Amino acid sequence: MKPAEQQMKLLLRGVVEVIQEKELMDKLSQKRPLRVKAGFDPTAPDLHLGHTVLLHKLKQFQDLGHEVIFLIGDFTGMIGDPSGVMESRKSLTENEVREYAKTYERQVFKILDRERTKIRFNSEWLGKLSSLDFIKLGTMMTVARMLERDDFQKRYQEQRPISILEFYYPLIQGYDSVALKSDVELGGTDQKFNLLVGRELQRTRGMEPQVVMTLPLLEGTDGVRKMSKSYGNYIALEDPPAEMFGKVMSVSDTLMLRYYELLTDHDLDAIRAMHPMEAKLKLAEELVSRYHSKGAAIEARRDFDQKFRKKEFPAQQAARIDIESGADVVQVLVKVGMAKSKSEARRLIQQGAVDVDGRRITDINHTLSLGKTYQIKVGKKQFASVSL
RNA sequence: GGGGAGGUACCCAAGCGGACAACGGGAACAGACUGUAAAUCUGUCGCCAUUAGGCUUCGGAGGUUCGAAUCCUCCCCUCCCCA
Repeated sequence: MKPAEQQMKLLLRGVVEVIQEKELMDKLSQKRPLRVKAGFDPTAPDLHLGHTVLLHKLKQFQDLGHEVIFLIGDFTGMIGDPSGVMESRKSLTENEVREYAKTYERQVFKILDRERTKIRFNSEWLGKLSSLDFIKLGTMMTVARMLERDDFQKRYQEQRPISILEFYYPLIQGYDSVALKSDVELGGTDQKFNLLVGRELQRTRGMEPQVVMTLPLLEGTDGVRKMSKSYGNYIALEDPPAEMFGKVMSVSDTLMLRYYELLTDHDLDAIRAMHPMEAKLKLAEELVSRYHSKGAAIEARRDFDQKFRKKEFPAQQAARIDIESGADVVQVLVKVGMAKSKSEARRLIQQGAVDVDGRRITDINHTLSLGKTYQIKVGKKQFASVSL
C-alpha cells in the first residue's frame, strides 16, 4: 500500500468535503484495507454520468487496495428517498430486486473492478430488525434535528407534505454503516445529512465513526439542476452511442467544462485553449468509448458529423409499413412513430419540420406513393427510411 | 376533536356560473440564428377534423342549471392553527 500521504492526495481530489480529514489520515495510516461504502437506490437502475462521479472515487479507493462495498438499498428503496418528489413507491419483490441488481452490475463494472467489489443489499440486515429495534432507532434523532435538513426545511416551509416514514430514512440508512462497519462512506453533497447520521449511530454503538466524503452533484444536461432521471436531464451509461454523443454535444460550453472537470482527468486549461466544438467532440468521443467502445465512439462521431454538420441522411434500414388507403404523410408520420398524433404530425408539417427525400413538405395533404421507399426527416434529430 | 386554506393540463400557477381547451411562467417540440452549441427571437404545445366544427379534460362520485373548472351534497387527499 502506498503511504497515507500519497493516498490522501489522490483521494481528496474533486471531493467537496471530508469529515474529518484527520480521521481519514489516521485510518489510512493503519495500513489496512478500509471498508468503503456507497449506497444506491434500486428504484433507478439506469445509472447515469451523475453516478459515475461517485463510482470513480470508489474506483480510486479500490485501486489503492481498499475494500469497496456497493450497497444496494433494496430495503430503503421501498421507503422512498426524501429528495423532494414524493411519490408512493411500490414495494419491490425479491425478483425485481434481483433484476435491478443485475442491471446495476452490468453498468457498475464498466468502472469498478468486479473482482474486488462486494455487492450487498441492506435488506440483509434491515429485514431482520424487529419492530422494537426500529422504534428504538427513533430515539436516536429529534424532530428539530431532522428539520435542520435543508430538504425537509424547505418542504416544511412550503407546506408540502413530509411523512414520518421519511424521517426514518436517514436512520435506517445510517444503520447500514453500523451493520457494515464501514470506515468511509461516500455520497453526493445532498446526502451529507444521512451520512452524518451513520457516524452518530456508529459512535453510539461504540464503533469508530466512519469518515464521510461528499462529492459534487453533476449538473444535468440543462446545466442547472442535478442530473437525475426524474428531471429527464441525464445521460445514461446505457444510452446508445449515438444518443450519448448527441446529448454531450448539445450541452452548453460552460457545462462541458464542468463535465471535463468532474468526469475526466484532463487539464482544464488545455481544454479551455481548444476550440469549444473540438473540445466537445473530444469529450463526447471519450465518454462514448468509455461506456461503449472505441469503435462505437468513432462511429458515433462520424454519424454525428454526417447527420448534423453535413446534414446528410444517415445510412439506415428501411422500416416497412403497411398502409391500407391513401398514404398521406400525416398518417405515415404517426405510423412510424415520428409524431404522437395526427394533430402533431400536421403541426410539424406546418412548421416546416418535415423533409421527404430532402425536400421540405409544407402541404399537410401531401401524399406518398405506395411501393416506394422514402427518406423522411422530422426536425433535426429524427430520421427514417420508410418503405410503403 | 375544533377552526381555517387548498387539490386545475408534463411541472408551477391563474380562473371562481356563459366570451374556457382554460391567463402567465417553466419544460418539451418546431423554425430562424449557430458550433445539432448555449443564449436569443418566433411559433406550436388535449384528441379528431383540410376548414367549419366536434369530442374528452379542471381530485372522485352524484346533483342544481338552458349552461359548471366555477354553485350544492357526499367521498378521497394535502397543508396551517388550536387541542
